[in-house]
Amino acid sequence: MRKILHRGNGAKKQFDKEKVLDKAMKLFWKKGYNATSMEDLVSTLGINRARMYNTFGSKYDLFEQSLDKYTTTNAARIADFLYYQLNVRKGLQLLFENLITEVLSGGTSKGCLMVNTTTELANQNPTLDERLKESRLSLETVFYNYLKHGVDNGQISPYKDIKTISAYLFTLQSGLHVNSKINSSKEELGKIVTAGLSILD
Amino acid sequence: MRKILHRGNGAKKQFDKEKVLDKAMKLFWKKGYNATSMEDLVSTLGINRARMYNTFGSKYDLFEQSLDKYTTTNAARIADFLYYQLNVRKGLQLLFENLITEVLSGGTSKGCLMVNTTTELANQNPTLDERLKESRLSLETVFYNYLKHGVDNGQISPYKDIKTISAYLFTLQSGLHVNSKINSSKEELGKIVTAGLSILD
DNA sequence: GCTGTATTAGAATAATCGTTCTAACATCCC
DNA sequence: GGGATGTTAGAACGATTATTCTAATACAGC
Repeated sequence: MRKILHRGNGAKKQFDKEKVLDKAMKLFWKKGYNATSMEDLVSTLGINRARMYNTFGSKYDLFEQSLDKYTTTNAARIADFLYYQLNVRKGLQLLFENLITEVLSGGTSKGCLMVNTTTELANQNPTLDERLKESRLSLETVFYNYLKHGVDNGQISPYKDIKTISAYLFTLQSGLHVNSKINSSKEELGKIVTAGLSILD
Repeated sequence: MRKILHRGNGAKKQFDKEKVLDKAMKLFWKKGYNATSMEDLVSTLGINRARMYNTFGSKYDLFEQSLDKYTTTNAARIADFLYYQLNVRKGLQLLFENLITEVLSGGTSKGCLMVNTTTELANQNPTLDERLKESRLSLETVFYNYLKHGVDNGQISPYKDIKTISAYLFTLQSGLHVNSKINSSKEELGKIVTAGLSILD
């Protein structure tokens, strides 16, 4: 019996593509697209230069794949977290507080790769713009579904415009990520979250 | 009688430094620090390369001066605008709506130079971090004074924590600037503003 | 017209950029 | 061992980067 066959029958390491992509993502996240050089990537990813180009294409291609991984993982994780939070207001409060804690851990904040990418690269490449827009909508939808759930079980007033509120929550989240880079007080940021979520009352 | 003397008595054009700095600011604002090359600057500023270095120092020096000009002008303009808005809620609503209109005019949004700089360059250079923090505090103070004015004349409840609200307004503003780059619907952004300002009620 | 300064266009420099190429080595299946 | 593929380190490439330098020109006051 062959093992996997039809391609690659004489290989060595067969490195873990996902792990490497993860490292790339974290580097782009930390430094931004333009400030990350191929030299940086080569020395960080742990694979050879040629391997990088063969596997991921150009620097920009690698960046797009990193961004995809980030946005997909991110939206899924948020949806997952909220799924287990039965109280909508508390759930959102916890979500944003966790976001702050995470982003502040490890000394300095990297913010959010999607926010960073938006401010650095939006309106330059239609394909990327489309991706960013989709990511935004996908996150807004997560918020919307959660709010809808809150309306359905009476936790949120049915008179609230939850479509707008979900867009607002995305905006608030973006602002918090920016703010976390120049305001490292967890307490202050926490108060901002509480204030920002009071629109649900 | 000499004219200005003690330096430069045999000159030609004596170019307008402020105008040139303004052009540099706009270019950095549009493209970001790393993506703006000296070549770009030379062809945009309308002055010679050597002149640029003599007058402003390095590329980074020029950037810092551009950022200073931006933040100073920005805070002053906002304070000035609010000064004439007697109704606090309406004043803030108008301020944010104007911000959106401005930022969306001219096709694609440049966002906010301070927000863009924060996501691109924060936590890399202590001096710059200090500047960014100061700019944030200066803007928050503008909001605070305006809110205080609202509390004093009974437009805002004295039970509101206006210190936190001013930090929140800064966060909201940052988020709107990010959002404006990937959501060009003036209507949607306007609704977000209305929702975001409802915390004042 | 001379002197001193402001200003210019553009060459020169050294470093770094993203990308491709080369040559060697490792590992698997036959 | 032979052959194919995966992987490597690092040289090589041409383009671009930020910065400095050179040589020439423009104009003010004397």
